[in-house]
Amino acid sequence: MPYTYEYPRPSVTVDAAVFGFDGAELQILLIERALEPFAGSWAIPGGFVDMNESVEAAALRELQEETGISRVFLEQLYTFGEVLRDPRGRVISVAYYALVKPSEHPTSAASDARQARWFPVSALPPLAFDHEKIVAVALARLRGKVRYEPVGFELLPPKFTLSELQALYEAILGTALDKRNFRKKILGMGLLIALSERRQGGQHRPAQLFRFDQKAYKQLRKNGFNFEL
Amino acid sequence: MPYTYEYPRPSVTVDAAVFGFDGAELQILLIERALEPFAGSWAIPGGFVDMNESVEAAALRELQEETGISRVFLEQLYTFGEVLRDPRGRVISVAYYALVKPSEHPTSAASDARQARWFPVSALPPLAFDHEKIVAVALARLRGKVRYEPVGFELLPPKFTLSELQALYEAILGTALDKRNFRKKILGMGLLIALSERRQGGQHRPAQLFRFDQKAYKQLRKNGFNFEL
DNA sequence: ATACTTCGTGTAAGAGTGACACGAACAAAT
DNA sequence: ATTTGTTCGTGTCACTCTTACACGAAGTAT
Repeated sequence: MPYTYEYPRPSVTVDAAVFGFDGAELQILLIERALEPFAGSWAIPGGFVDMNESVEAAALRELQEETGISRVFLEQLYTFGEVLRDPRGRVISVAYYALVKPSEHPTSAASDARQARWFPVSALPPLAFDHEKIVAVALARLRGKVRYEPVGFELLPPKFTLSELQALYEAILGTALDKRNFRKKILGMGLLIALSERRQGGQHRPAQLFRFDQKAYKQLRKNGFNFEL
Repeated sequence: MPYTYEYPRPSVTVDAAVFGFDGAELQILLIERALEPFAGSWAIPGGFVDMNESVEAAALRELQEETGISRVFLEQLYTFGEVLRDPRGRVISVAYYALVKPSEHPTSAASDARQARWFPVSALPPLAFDHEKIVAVALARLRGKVRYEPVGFELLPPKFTLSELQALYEAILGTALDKRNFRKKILGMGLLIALSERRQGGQHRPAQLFRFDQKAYKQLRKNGFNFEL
C-alpha cells in the first residue's frame, strides 16, 4: 500500500467566485479575511472541506457562512493543485463559480470573514492566495458559457426587460450587441414568456417584462437544442 | 482555526480516462486492479496524490506507472467529491482525460495494475468505484471539445490521411459526416500541411498524407479563430 | 484487360448572420 | 396642452455559411 493514514496528505478547500450584476457592471463578491494567512486581504469565499460533506456541499456551506448567500447557481470550475499555492502547507482547492440574483444579495458576513462586498470585475483589489488566477479562470468560463447556454438569467431578477438582459450580456461579454438582432435571437429561442406587466417607475417609455421559461428550457435542452448566443 | 492537522481530512486521488483510436473505434485504456478494493476489477488508471507533486504531475506519474504512457495530451476534467464514492474512506478524485497517439500505446503495466488493455467505448466492462460516471463525463467532454477545438490530432499518428481524420471524428461524434464538406471545412482552417507522400500499403488508391500544423494552430488560436467542427 | 475500391473534387439551394433607422410610447417640464 | 427628451419596439436586405448531392480518376488484385 503506497499510501496510508500515517503519511501526510494534502488538505482540500473549496473556493467560489460569485458573480452578480448591478444593472451596469458585472460584479464579484469578495470577503475581507479575518484570519491569517492574508488577514485583512480580500479573497473569494471558501474554506476547508469537512469529512462528511461532499465538495459541492462544502462550497454551499462556505458561501452561506461567509456571505449569507443560500440559493445560487453553482458549478464546478477547476481544481487548483499546485504544491505551493497556500502558505499553510499543501492545500488543493476545488474552485466553483456561482451566479446570484439581485434578490439574493448577501445580507451578512460572518465566520472568518470581516465583511463581504461586491466589486466590479474591472476594478478588483489585490487578492489573497492564487485567487486572482481563479477569478480569471472563472471569468473566462462565464464568458464562454454565456454564449452557448442561457445562464444569464441566474443574474437577473425573476422579471426583467429585454434591455436589461441585453445590458447583462454586454457586461459579461464586454462587447456591444445590436438591439434588433439580440431580440430576434433571444425571442427566437422560445425561452422567454412575455408577462402582461411593464416595468414601472422608469423615467420613460415602460418596457415589456419577461420571465425565463424554465420548463421550455429543460425540454429544449433535452432535445439538444442549440442556445448559441 | 476550524481545521487543523488533528482532524481527519479527505484524501485526494487522480484518475485519468485515456482515449485512443484504432482506426475504426474510439477506445479507452483500462487497468485490471491488483489491490483491494476492487481487486480484479477494471478501472481507469489513477492513484493518490503525493505531498510534493502537483495534482497534474500526479496524474502523469500514475499514467506512467500503471500503463507506461509518458507523452500525452492531458486536461483536467472534473473533481468528484461525493462522500461515499470510495469504500476506503473519504477520497476526493480529481479526474483527467488524456488523448494518446497510436505510437504511444502502452507498453507495460506495473505498479498496482495487473494489466492494461484497450476497450472500445461501446463495449466497456463494469468498472470499479464511480469510474463509469467519470468515463461518461470524459466522453461527453471529448465530444463537446472536438467540435470546437482541433484536439483530434492528438489521437492520430503524426502523418495521416483526411479519410483517417474523418473516421476519427465520426467515431468520436457517433455520426456520419459528409466527405466533401468535411474536407472543405478542415482544409479551410489552414491547420493541415499536405506532405509530398502518400499512404503506402493500402489495397487501393493511395491517399495524400497530411500533418497537423502546430505553429499555425497557436497563431490562429491567439487571434481568437473559431475552430468549430 | 477487367473488376473493385478508395481518392478527390464543385455547385446550387436554403438558412442564418449581421448591418442598419425611425416612429411610438411615456414622463417631465413649461 | 404642447414640447422635449429618452427608451421601446420593430423589418429588410446583402452576404456568408451550411448542407445536400455524384462521378471520374487513381490505384490494387486477379
